[in-house]
Amino acid sequence: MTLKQLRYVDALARQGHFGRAADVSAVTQPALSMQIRDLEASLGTALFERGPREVRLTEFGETFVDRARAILRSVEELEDLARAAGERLSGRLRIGVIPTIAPYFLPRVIGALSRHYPELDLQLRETTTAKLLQEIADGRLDTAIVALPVSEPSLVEVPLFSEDFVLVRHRDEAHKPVPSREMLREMRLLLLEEGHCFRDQALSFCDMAGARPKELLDGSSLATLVQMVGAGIGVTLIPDMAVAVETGSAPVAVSRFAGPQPSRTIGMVWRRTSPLTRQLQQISEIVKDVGEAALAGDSR
Amino acid sequence: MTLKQLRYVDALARQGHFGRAADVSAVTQPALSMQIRDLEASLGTALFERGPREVRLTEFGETFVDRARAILRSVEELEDLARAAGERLSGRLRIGVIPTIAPYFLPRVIGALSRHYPELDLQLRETTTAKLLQEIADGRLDTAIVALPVSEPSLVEVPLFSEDFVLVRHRDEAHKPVPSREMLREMRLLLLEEGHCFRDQALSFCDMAGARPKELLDGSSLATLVQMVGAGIGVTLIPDMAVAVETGSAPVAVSRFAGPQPSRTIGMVWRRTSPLTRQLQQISEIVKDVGEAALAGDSR
DNA sequence: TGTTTATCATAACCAGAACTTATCAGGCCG
DNA sequence: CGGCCTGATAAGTTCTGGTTATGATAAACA
Repeated sequence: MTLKQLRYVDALARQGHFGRAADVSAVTQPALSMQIRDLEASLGTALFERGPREVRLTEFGETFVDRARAILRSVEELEDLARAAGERLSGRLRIGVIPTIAPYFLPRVIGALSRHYPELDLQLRETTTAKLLQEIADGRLDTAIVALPVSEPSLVEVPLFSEDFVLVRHRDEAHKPVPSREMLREMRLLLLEEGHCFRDQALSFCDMAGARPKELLDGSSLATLVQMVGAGIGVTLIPDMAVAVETGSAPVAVSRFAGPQPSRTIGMVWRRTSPLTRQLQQISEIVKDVGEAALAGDSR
Repeated sequence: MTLKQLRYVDALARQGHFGRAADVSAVTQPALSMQIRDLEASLGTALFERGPREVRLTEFGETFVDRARAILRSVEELEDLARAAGERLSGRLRIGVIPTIAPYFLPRVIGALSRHYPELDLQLRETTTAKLLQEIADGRLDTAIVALPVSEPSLVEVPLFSEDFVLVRHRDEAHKPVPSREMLREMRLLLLEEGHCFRDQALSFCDMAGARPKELLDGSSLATLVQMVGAGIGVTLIPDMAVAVETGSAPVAVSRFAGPQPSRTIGMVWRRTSPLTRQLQQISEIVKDVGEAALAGDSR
C-alpha cells in the first residue's frame, strides 16, 4: 500500500469515474486504473464496484476511504509541520553559557533573540566550559557561549567579541597606582574556584598558570569575589562586562591595567555536524551585535 | 513523502545507525541513505544529525518520527482491516425480499445466515420486485430474493427452489372437487393488488394475465386474502410456503390442484458487477438449503 | 437493430525511481 | 600513521509507474 494509491482511491471515490479521477490526479486513466487494481489485489478485497455507467464504493470501500483520507490528512499535516520548522528558527534551542558571562550577558541575549525569533523556545544552562562541551557532544545542548579557543575539532567556534579584564580593589586603594602584572603576584588575589575558565585566564595573565600561590582565595562567583574585595580581603580581576552589575553594591574601585590589556575572546561553539548550523550562524550574528553593544558602554 | 521513507525514518530512528537500519529494512545502506536524504531535501529540514560515531534525531526529527509512526500504525491497521474484510463475509449485507416470501421464509433465512456468519449485519427490506430491482441497480441493496426470471441482463440470477401454489377455499367447500384452471376463472378470485408478482403469476396460471376479470378482489397481503376467504368472500391462491402460517387462523381448506401444479421459481439476484459475488454465491447455497428444508415440510 | 459513444481494461513501450555493487572520504582507534 | 568503521557517492541494473494505443462491453441513439 502506498500513499499514491490512497490518493487515487480518494480521487476515484470523489469522482466516481476513472477518467475524471485520473484527470484530477494529473495522470492518465490507465495509470490510475492499474494502481487501483494493484491495491485491491494486495488487499484481497474490492474497494470499488465497476458498473458500466458508474463506479461505486463497496461497503468496505466506504470505511476504507474514510481511513485513507485520515491518513492523507496526517501526512499533509506532517509535511506542513516540516515546512514550518524549516522556514525559520523555531522550536527548542538549548544554549549553554559559562558563569562569568551568563548573568551579565544573557538578559540582553534572551531579549534580542526572542525579539528576532518569537517562536523560539530558549532553554539556558549555565555551567563550566568543560561540562558545556560535554553536553554539546552528547547532544544535550545545541550551542554554547564560552571563551575561545576550545580547540575541539568536532566543534565549530565563531568568535563574538573580546572583553578586557579589569582590576577590582577596595575603594580606599583607588588612589594607589594600578599594579603591574608582577605586582599582582605579590598581592592577595581572589579567584574563582577550579574549573572556571576565567580563573585560568586570570592566572595566565599573572603568569602564574598552574601553580597555586599561597596568597590566593577561591570564590564561587564573581559577585562573591567583589564582595570579598569590598570587605578588604584582597583584590580580584573581573571581565569588563561584569563591572556594571557587580561593582555598584560594594566599596570597590575599578581600574584598567596599563599597557597590554588582559582580555579573552568570547565565542559560540556547536557541533560541526549540527543541522542547525545555518540558524546558529544567524544567531551568532545577533549575539555578536548584542555583545558589541554591551561593551560599547550601552548599559541599558 | 512516501510511506517507504517514513518506514526508513522509523528504522533509522530506532537503530541510530544507517547500516543496521538498512538491514532491518531489508535494503542496502545506500538505498536507505538516499531515501532519507531525499526526504530531508523535500521537507527542507534535517531529521537526523550525522555524527561520526552516531546518528541522532534532531529536535524536529523527534516530533517527526512520532507522527510518522502514528501514520504507519494507521496504515497497518487499515491493511489488517482489509484483510479481515476479505477473508469471510462480514459487515453490512442488505437483502431485499418480496412480500409473498418474506414473512414465511425470512425468519429461517436470518437464523441460518447469522449462524453461519456471526459477523454479518443483516439489513432486510420487503417490497415489490420492481422496487427491489431498482434498489439493487442503485446500489441500495446487495441482493434480493424474488421470483424468477427477472430478465435483467445486468443482474445475475440463481434459482433457489420452486414452490407450488395451492388453492384456499372456505372450509365448507372442502368437500367439493378441486376446481380446474378454467373453473377458477368463473369463481370470485381474491388476489393481491397490482405490483405484486404473485398476482401476475396467479393470473397467468388462470390464463387471465393482463385482463382484469370482474369477479376479482384485491388484498394487500396474503394474510388478508386468507381471512377474506375465511369470511366466505371467495377463493384465493397462495404459495406453498405460506400455508403453514396463514391457514391456521381461519376456517379455510387448502387443496392442491390436479395435474400440472402451478408453481414459481424463487431465486436470488444481484448485480453482475457486485464484488460480493463469491460471498453471495455462498449465501445462495445456504438460502437454498433453508428453502428446500422448509418445503420438505420441515415446518419448525 | 445496427451504430455510435462512453468507459474501463489491457498491451506495449518508455522514463525515471529505487535498488545494488563498488568505491570514496572522514573520523576514530590501536 | 595505518586499519577500521561508517556514511556518502558513483555507476549500473531492475522494476515500478507512467504513457499512448487499442480492445471489450454496455449504454445511447438513429
